[in-house]
Amino acid sequence: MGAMNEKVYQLVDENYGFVFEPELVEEIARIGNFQRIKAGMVLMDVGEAFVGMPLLLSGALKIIRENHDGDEILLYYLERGDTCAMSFSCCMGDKKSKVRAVAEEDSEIVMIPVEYMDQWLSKYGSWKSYVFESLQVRMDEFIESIDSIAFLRMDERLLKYLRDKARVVSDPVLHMTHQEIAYDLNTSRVVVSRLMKKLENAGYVKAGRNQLEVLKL
DNA sequence: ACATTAAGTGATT
DNA sequence: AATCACTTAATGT
Repeated sequence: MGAMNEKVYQLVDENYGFVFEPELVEEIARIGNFQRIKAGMVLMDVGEAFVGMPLLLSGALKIIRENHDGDEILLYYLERGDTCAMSFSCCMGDKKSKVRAVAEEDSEIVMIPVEYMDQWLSKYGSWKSYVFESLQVRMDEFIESIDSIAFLRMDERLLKYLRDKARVVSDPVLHMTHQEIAYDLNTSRVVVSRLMKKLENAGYVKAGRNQLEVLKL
């Protein structure tokens, strides 16, 4: 095993060693496609065919839904140990992605080719459990996203967004503009600015230009 | 000093 | 909550 594979093996073992049996960890490290993704890079875009299933080793990806008019809205984040359930259903059905995946920060993933995703289901019990559990967790995330969009007022959505964001980058200080936040929430910058002012007055955040700190996590 | 970009605000729908 | 129109503030050249 080369130096590169050894490193990938360690990463996989660190993040998935407690979920997968040793043989599977070894196989993932051997056949998986290790990739480093720079922050902001688009890993998958709407309409693209899936090549495999990404397992997050470090960093975070944000999953965005985009409609035909180019309006977009943040669905949820993928963090280490997570995988994209969407990719599973899509790969199995040979469908195209309905979402966009963008690296929220510098991330490392290992991509599992389609062929293996299928054959491992019968070969490894831990793989099967993991896939089904991921599907379930992601389904819960979906419901949460829908609740957030449908039932929460914009100010609550904003606060939830800021807290989620602070969590995935593991830093209460966020470097972003009101406009960028507005894109993720599919609202206008003016609305974000107004609500941000309210949150600031209520002591939830401390805001500055291009920067804000989430105070009550 | 000037241009550009981010953020704040009143008024209207 | 969205949009417009405008102001103010911060930052880059």
